[in-house]
Amino acid sequence: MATPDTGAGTQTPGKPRLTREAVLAKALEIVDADGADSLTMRRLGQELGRDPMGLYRYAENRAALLDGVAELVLDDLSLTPSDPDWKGQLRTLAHDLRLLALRHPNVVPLLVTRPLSTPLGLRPLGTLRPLEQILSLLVKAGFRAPDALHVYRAYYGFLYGHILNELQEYIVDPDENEALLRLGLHRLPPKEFPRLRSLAPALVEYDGAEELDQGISILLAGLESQLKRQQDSASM
Amino acid sequence: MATPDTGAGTQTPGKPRLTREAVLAKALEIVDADGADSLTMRRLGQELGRDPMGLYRYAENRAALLDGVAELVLDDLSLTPSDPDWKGQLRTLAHDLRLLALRHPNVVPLLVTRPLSTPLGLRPLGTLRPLEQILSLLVKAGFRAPDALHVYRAYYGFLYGHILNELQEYIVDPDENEALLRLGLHRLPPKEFPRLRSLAPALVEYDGAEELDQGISILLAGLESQLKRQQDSASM
DNA sequence: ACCTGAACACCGTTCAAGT
DNA sequence: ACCTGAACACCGTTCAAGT
Repeated sequence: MATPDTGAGTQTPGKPRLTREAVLAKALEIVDADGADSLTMRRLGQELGRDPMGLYRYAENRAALLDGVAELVLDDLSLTPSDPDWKGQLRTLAHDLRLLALRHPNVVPLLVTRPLSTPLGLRPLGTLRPLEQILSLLVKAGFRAPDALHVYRAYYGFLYGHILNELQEYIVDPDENEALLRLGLHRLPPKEFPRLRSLAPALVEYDGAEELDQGISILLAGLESQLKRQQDSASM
Repeated sequence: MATPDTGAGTQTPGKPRLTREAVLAKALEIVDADGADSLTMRRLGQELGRDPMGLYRYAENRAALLDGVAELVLDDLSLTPSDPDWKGQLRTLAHDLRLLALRHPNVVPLLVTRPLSTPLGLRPLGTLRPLEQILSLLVKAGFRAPDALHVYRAYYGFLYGHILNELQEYIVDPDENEALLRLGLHRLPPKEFPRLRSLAPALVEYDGAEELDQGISILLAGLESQLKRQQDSASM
């Protein structure tokens, strides 16, 4: 026949065919362990027990691999756009994303940086899904579509800003945290940095979840009053 | 004598001694032109007409060079902590930082990412100066020091979030913008991305300055009511 | 003491050579 | 048609050799 053996039997034992999922999962493992810079084609190939060149079957290049890792992590996020309690949804989504960032701190730079080099329309679908869902949630809550976009921007901007802030103050070992911080702040010239130096205790007691929650509250209050104004003016 | 010629005459013509400032200025030039990945020791050395190894006199390593570039850009920022109109100061600082980001889009990933790998106390002084000044501004405005820290976080988080948002939607060539956007959005599966697809026109009309200003207004309103509550409860 | 550049241990990616 | 790996054109950084 014209169709030859499809090759099911030609695989070397111990080398089941790779999948894109398996490749990305291992890539995420490397990023989590050693940071995005450590994710090289050669190392990924080695940890998968394959020729590094074979990876080009699963990602066009290294940049696409990094995008894939970001997408994989965002897949853990979910919200229910049909929930009428839109503020509650936004609040829990914020906390979900925060926890995800704390679980994968080395991925955050990818989340924040990769989209800067890809026009919105060309991003991986996985990274656009939260945007679509939030828009859907807001439209169902009564926002007109263009306003939903503004709200999304304010919300997501605030959320990512908070996460970056928190990770910047976060130090891996909590025991070392206080000592290291004092040490570092002590280095600052007292005349030039009086406030910052005196805030060492407050910096140590940082509670990210609480801080995020308060910020979200401020934002939601502002947004709700905006929604009310909009509905009032529409019903006149 | 024991002190020999200090070497002022030994320089090859056309090779005046480099300064850290000159090195960083050229580094910024490269980042602005081609992105942070293109800033290599070898290329920087070549564009300065020097042996790349000589650069290690001005920066400990490549990472320190990137920190230096971030610091250099932030030096353009200034605010007057003594101004009693703290809300006005925060608002103009926000716009200043936004314009700076639009002028140096390739530096933004550095601004956002580099601090993640350095504990707060160990950052370059230049990147801590805005923090100190904002704290000073807020304390003079009546916030207690620990609250000033919370306000700073909310403010700076929101600001950076906005800038990241705006740059993600920003496309270099405005003429190409609309076409490219439509093209990109058209690629999305209609059933899965109905809202996003329908928002193409709104996405094209994005006005970053206006969006930032509204966000700041929401935030400042929330913050001022917080300040009021605090002062009321203190005077009881 | 300072400067220079060879050398080392890596990179991503292309592409010719095998099967 | 697929897979493999040699080869190319780069990296950052160390350190020995020069002055």
